[in-house]
Amino acid sequence: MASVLSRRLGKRSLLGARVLGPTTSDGPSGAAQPLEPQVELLERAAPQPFLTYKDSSCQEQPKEVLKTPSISGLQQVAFHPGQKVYVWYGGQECTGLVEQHSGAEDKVTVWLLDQKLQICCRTEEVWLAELQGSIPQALPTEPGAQAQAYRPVSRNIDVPKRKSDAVEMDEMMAAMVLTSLSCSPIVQSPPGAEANFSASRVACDLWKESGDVSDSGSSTTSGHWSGSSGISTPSPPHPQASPKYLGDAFGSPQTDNGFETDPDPFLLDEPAPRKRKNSLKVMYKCLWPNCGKVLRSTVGIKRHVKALHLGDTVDSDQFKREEDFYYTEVQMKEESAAAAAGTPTSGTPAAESAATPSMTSTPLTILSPPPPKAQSSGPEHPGLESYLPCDALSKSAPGSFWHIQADHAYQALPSFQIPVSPHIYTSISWAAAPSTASPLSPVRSRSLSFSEPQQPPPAMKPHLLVTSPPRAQSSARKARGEAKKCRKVYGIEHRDQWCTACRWKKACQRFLD
DNA sequence: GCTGCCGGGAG
DNA sequence: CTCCCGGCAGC
Repeated sequence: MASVLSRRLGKRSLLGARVLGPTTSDGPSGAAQPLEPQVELLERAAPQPFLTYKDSSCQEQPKEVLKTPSISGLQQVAFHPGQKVYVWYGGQECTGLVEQHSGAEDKVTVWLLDQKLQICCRTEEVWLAELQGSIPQALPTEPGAQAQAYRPVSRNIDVPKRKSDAVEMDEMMAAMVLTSLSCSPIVQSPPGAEANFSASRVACDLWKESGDVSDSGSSTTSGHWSGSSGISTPSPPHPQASPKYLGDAFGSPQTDNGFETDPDPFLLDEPAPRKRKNSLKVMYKCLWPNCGKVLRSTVGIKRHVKALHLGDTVDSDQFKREEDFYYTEVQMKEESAAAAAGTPTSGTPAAESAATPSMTSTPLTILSPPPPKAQSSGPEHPGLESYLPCDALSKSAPGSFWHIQADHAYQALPSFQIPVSPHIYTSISWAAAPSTASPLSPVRSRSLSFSEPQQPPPAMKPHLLVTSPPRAQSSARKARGEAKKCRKVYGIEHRDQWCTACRWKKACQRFLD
């Protein structure tokens, strides 16, 4: 008993440990991972909290946050009167001329051309116009509109000062935050869900890996995980939550087709969402040869690809995913986008045009939100392969697992280990014993049973023997069971392995007839 | 004789 | 209750 308990506890704790362990380090697939370092970075790189900008004479903080880092060194040195610079003022980036640069106070007086104003700000809040070009992703070619496009975004996000070595983390972080904050409405819910799902997936993977599954009880972990653990327990991970999203999110990473790798595009995309806020509109361009159709929504573009190029094969798994690879995210100015929207086609409500992307055309598809329920297929899609089996596992394996445990609860079985699929075991033992050995050779069956001692799953009836229903015997005595009983299985020598009933000469509880 | 297990007794 | 065992009956 105690041993059983301890075994159980052991399993549980072990499982918990495994689930938890990777959770923190591995994180919900990249969600947590960047977070931790991020915090560090924040503390290290920005010793002064972001709030401190309040005491700044001007209110141009955000940009500083974004820009300064990479070039602060440069610009801190040189601000000459008359120099053209950009500052963040009144919610937008403004062009201005340097009036005066007080190196001692680290202040720069700037004459704003647009506002006809003179303002004073800290040097790191001002950046040289020439430098704009040198800042790859963040810097708009056209200061005005595009700067606006992303600055407001950055405003909402605490993007820490960048250190060269921190760029990766930053981008990851920023990408994630941005995904959740801005972008198309469809994308908005997912991030949370995604985190959860990936989390659950991790959990599942872990389970798979360990070949063991805990019962729901063990799944009480931290808040973040509780959701996923809820999911990952017997019940399937709510596929309906956002099926397609799942498909996309999980699908890509594990594609072995060598298509796209999820995380990378995600990172690469980072700069894009930042700028997209106002004047830039994200469109999706069909990459199919000679097509170049541009649609406004992923749904649209997917539908387009599917319908026109892939042939709408009733969202077969394959196509369902392929379509993702036939379009790309494109950013264009609002106006052109709007103009483009004027020419709808092929039933898609979205806009279509050969609009000229004014900005980046991200090489890979962005993590695109699933088209609404329409595609019921979401859940069954490839991306879900991973968690489906996992789910299956969590359902079947644990089920039998506990079942067995329950039935063996009263026994002390030294090396109690349930293989991933007890059924294999059991079917073997069941098949072997009754069919091969003559029922009268206890020795043989015994040795056999010892090789794989405790596996006969109680609930499983021996399929080889069909017992005719016992005719009502004179006495109510139960017809003799045909199945193996503990005594037969374990032998008298190992009576301690019998089920209690057997030990007490009662009807066997383990091998029910 | 071996086995499964009912019925009953002891603690 | 749990644990044990006498004893019956099927094989």
